[in-house]
Amino acid sequence: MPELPEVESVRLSLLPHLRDRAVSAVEVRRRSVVSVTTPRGANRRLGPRDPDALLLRAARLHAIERRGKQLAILTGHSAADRVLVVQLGMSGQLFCLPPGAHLPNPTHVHVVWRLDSGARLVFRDPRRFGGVCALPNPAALAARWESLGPDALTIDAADLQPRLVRTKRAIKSALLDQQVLAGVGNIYADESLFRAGILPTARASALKPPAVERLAHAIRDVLAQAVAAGGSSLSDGTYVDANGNPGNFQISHNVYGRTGLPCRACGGPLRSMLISNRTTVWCPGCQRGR
DNA sequence: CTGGATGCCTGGGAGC
DNA sequence: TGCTCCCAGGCATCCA
Repeated sequence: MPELPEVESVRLSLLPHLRDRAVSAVEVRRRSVVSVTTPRGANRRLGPRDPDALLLRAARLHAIERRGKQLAILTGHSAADRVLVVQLGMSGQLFCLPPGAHLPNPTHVHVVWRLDSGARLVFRDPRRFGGVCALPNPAALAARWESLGPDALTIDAADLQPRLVRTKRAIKSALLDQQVLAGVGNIYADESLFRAGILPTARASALKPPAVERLAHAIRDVLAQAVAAGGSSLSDGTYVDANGNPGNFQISHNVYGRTGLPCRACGGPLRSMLISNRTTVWCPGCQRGR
């Protein structure tokens, strides 16, 4: 399940394939996964008559940026340069096929971009929680990303504290809220709280400054280590980078997916509960309120 | 306004 | 073995 480290791994592995390449053709196999943001900021589904240019046909790819779990493919910085936002959702994959290679798993492939290098960029998403959004220009991207919280990879206590003070929710719920902090999902929320020694049920607004400091540090650390490991690939096998390679941070998980197993720190059994309908795993011995 | 619940969607695993 | 059921979860949307 792509969270920030997986999305960043996709971005880094995609970059050499896309940089300065032009898009020669676009094939949309399932329009329902593609939305279009109008210059006025309204959103609609891609229509059958919409030109391929919305999905960057004939454009030259310039850069790939990331905020939280969202990727943006930029075609330049001028006010007329289109942008494509890709959200991987639960099971989304964005990968590159070398020239002449056949599509290894054609089911659930929704969009294919042919590049002037002969390579193809593929968006595949079995569960369809992800999608592609065509934006008219960089300003529309800025507007879209304005609603996201700061990127979790570089979060510090000074940014995090005022955002937590505002909400009485459980800290676990607050961490999953992309408007509070962008990039953390269920795996890295649990891993971060474990590292910081904070109970997932603790009220966000009740965390004392030292706890917020530990938490910000834990989030940055765990995300950076996960990026370095190429992300987490689970047994469902959906997460791979742009070259089709899985990550290996899952072997370093301390709590996620380890309900009932002994804590790697204190040896006590890990427990799980539902918070905001998300399975939450924690160590009663190592994690305390505040 | 806040925050909880729900639905979307498929594949994989458990249980029978 | 094959069938059914349940679960995974990001995010939009609805509701109290």
